[in-house]
Amino acid sequence: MNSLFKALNDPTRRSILELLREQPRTAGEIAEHFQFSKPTISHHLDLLRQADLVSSDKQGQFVTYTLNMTVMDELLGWLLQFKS
Amino acid sequence: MNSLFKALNDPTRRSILELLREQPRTAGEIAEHFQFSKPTISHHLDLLRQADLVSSDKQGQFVTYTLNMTVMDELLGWLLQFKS
DNA sequence: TAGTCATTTAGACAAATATCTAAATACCCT
DNA sequence: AGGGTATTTAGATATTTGTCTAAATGACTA
Repeated sequence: MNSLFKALNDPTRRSILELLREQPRTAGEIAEHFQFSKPTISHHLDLLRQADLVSSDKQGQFVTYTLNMTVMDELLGWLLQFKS
Repeated sequence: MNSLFKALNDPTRRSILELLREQPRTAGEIAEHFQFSKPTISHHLDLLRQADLVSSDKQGQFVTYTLNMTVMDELLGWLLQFKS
């Protein structure tokens, strides 16, 4: 739960999740959408992976990142505890 | 949205929310549940208030904190955007 | 009015975080 | 093998964060 909230506590990382909502993308494609350096984006992707919010798959030189919804469901459960 | 995720990104603050889920409590009652100093808890309560996750009401010397669900609903909406 | 209690404010400090540049790694192609 | 491309790792730095103690504020009570 800690790594999840930590990962979500950054606007760039939340934007990345919204990008991946549409479709999987490579690290480079993701980086193109932001003004930060590639190492910075790589670091954000690492935190998202640590939180299990995304998974990564290496194909040749490219690394494709995919949104992983299962952890979001956990957050949803935590939230719903307040709705009663 | 920033202040919301920021507020949620701390286990103590999330515990405070869970405490308040049961019933409103004064700052002192909340502080009793933790090992941190009262100023530290006061600071956490301040961040929760900034995120509009709680509201505070001063009655005499006591300040009662109450959970505020409306912002949680906003988070819920953000989450549900991924479920489709 | 003085003393006490509840809470917050102020200021300090160590740890965590977001960012960068430079370098390393890994893969592809000729 | 060598050069180019994609990505990550390493290391540095400024900012933010969580915590503390000491002091201030505000309210009750004798």
